This record gives sequence, C-alpha cells and structure tokens, in this order.
Amino acid sequence: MALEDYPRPSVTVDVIIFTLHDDLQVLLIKRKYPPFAGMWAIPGGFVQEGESLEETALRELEEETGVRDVYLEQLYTFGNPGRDPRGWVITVAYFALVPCTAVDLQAGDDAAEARWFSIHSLPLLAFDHADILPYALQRLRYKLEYSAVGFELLPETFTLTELQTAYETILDETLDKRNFRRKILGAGVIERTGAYRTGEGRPAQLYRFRDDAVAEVKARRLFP
Amino acid sequence: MALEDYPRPSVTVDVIIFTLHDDLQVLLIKRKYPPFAGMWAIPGGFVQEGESLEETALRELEEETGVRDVYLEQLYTFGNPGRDPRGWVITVAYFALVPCTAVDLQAGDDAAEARWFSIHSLPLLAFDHADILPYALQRLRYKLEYSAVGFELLPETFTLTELQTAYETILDETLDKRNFRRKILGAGVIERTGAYRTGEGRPAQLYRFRDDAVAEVKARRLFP
DNA sequence: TTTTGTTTGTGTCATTTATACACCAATTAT
DNA sequence: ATAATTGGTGTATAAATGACACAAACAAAA
Repeated sequence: MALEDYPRPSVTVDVIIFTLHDDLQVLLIKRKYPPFAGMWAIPGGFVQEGESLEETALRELEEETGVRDVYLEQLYTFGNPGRDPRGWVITVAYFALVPCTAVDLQAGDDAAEARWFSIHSLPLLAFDHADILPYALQRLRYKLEYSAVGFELLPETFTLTELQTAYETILDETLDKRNFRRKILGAGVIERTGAYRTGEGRPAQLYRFRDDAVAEVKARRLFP
Repeated sequence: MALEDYPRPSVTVDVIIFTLHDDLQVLLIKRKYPPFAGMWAIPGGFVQEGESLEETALRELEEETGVRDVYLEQLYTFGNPGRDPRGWVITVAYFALVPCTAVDLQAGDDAAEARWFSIHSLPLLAFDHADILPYALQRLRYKLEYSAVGFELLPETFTLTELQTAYETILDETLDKRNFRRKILGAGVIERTGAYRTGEGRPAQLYRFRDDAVAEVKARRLFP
C-alpha cells in the first residue's frame, strides 16, 4: 500500500513567542480571513515539503518578528479531530524565547495585525489555542527551574536584579535576593563583564551568560 | 487559500513500548515489506481522519500487544526531510509503559514478527528509529526521577524490592535499600495491601500504588 | 529438628542543601 | 550636605540526602 493511498492531514507549525516587557508577553496575530476572522491566534503556518519542522518554526518566527538565533523548543503536537473547522489539521507547537530587545514586528500575509499580549490579559483565541498557550507557559516555568533558559529572554548583558526580576515575572512569585544570587553565581552560568550599569542608585555589575556552560547546565536543576 | 491547495505529508504515530522482563525491553517489529524489509522498527501506523493522535497510539498499542489502559505519553514529533525513503512522512512518537504481566504479542498486518529486545542489545533499526529510541529512554529515565511512573511497569501489587529493582534496571544504577524505602514510603504514593509474597527468604509485604496520589505526586520530584 | 541459606526490614549520624533574614555601600536627585 | 534609591553581602536554622550493618522471618537442606 503506497503512501498516497492514505488520506493525509494538513500539518502546521505554531510558534508561541514569549518575551519580557515588564510582564511576560506572547505574540499573537489578528486573523484577517475566516475561520475566526478578527480573532487573535498563535502565529503559525503550513509545513512545506523538504523543510524540517524546526525550519518551519524558524521561518514563521522570522516572518513575524524578524529575529533569528533565538531559543526554540518543540512543545507538543495537537491533532484532535475538529480542532480546525476547515478540516483535518495537525499542529506541531513550538515555543520561542526572544529578548525584549531587537524585535521588529511585521504582520505576515495571513494576519491583519500582530501584537504582544501580557499573559495576564489574553484575548479570546482562535482554534484550540486557548489550550495550547497555558501548556507553553507551564513548560516555560518548568524549564526555568532546571535549566538556564531564563537568559534567553534578556539582552546580551544584564544585572542580577534584572535577571531576578525576569525569573520572578515568569514564575509569578518573589524570590529571595541573596539566595537567588548564591544559586545563580554558584551554578557558574554567568560571568561579570566588568562593566557597570549606572542609574538611580548604586551602579550594578553587568553580567553575561557563559555560552560554554549551556550543555553542562542542562542536566542540573537551578531552582529545585 | 484552501487547505487542499497545500501539499500534505503522511502522518504516522510510532509507539515505543517499554516493559520490564529482567531487563528493560522495547517491542520492535520486523518489517515484512520495503523499505527496510527484514529490519526491525518501532511499531506504528498511519493516523486516520477523525482520530486523535492518542487514539492512533492506543490503537497501535492494542494491535501489537493486546493491552489497553496503560501509561501513554507523547514524546516528540519527527519531521526531517528524507527520514522516510517513501516520501514526506511526519511521525508523532509516543512511549508506552506496559506491565510485564498480561502482554499478548500479536504481529500487525505490516509486520512479519514482533519481539521484545533488551535496550542493551538492540538490532539495527529502520528509518530514523535509532535516533528516536534513545530519546524515549532518556525521557523515561528522566520522568522516573520526578514522577510515579515506575509503577506503570509493575503488576497491580508488588514488593518494595521489586519496585527498587525496577528503578535500578531502568536507571541502570544501584540504589540504597533504606534510602529508597524512606523516599518511596515518605512520598505516600504506595500503600500496604496487607498480603505477603512468600518465597525463598522472609516473606515480603505487598504494596499497591495509590491511584489518588497520582495527581499530587506529578508535581513533586521523587528522586532529585 | 537443627542448621544453613536467603531475603526482608529497620535507624542513626554526618554531610549537603535550602530557607529565612538585615544592614552597609555606592551612587543620583534634591 | 542630605535624602532617597538600588546594589551587594553572610549567618544561623531547618530539611533533605547519603552512607552504612545487623536482626527477623521464612524455606531448604542436613
């Protein structure tokens, strides 16, 4: 029995794009055409032949935000019947973490508009996207506890207070300053740049993420 | 642009079926037809329209092993171009844990033969299945450390020694008996049945898994 | 029936890890 | 100069982990 003899679904890749702007935010696009015209949705597109799923995700990501070289991770594949009124559509969901800096919003072909939404004030979502989004958030929070993924949302250099604030924003809980610093510094994943960020109070040491530390850290838990 | 205007891939669901028989074992099927005729492969099949991915996985699982009501979890979706010589095929991989008891092997239509293989002596695998399998094993080991998934591989009732042996076999490391017992019992996920297993030496208490403990335990880590 | 062999079941101490908590230092704004 | 603001540091207590050895209960063999 040949491949073509089986009915085939359409396959899309949706990318939940997170960033930090005061709050933890996700990028959504306003649908221009039916179904769900006028509603907000997670950006995504059809997989093309000869393209890997990750390539599809990266392509979507670049189309929507103009960014490349960001953290991208496959989340889950959704294939329940009836999830797309147009027919049989299976969606591979990815989530991406982009730094608040250097994002250039540009609506794709299918979208009327692209906007960041705080995860605390999401609009009604198209398709089954209201199920997918909490899943992505949960995964992000979970990963934050045992990997160094938090840095992906910050610019190249950052202060420890900024890093802690990022963690607190994502986890939606407050952390003890001294314990946070001890753990982060003890993990050896960041290093001083030598520069300082000056501002209102005392200037703060600037740190950068140690790229060579990624692999070894993946196994450990930073915040058990 | 309508759905049908996009080229569509074939989508299959592959299920890595684990069990414990002395060793940790996976069920593989010997392919009857090309491509890779005569080679061993992870059991799987095409998703049918109107069927969820999980239903496909359960169907495959039942076809191969005759079991229902087992632990099943989506693993990862593989879609690299060229992974199937027949054409464009995207595979959603699941992994299942079935108790060593009550498995009735029955080769499916596409298979010449189904066999359990120890994960320490795997044959050459068809497609990209040699990449998928270690991924499943890693996930299983990882999950074992923070959830109560180990019980899924044991019969209804079991002794603490049997449970410890299961953990040791999967993790491929030895554990301290007293520390193991302290942690398992402290987690409150199992309870005594009151019955004993008699055998060579001193009779052992039989335990059962507390079903109502699943949810609350999912969050905690049993073996950090 | 006594002895031997095999498996179960239990507690403590040392070490490590996590948590709670308060003040001085360095700078800018007034 | 003074006040206001943010950055940076250590210690003591509690909890979790890891290492470790022997008596109890039964079956098999003598």
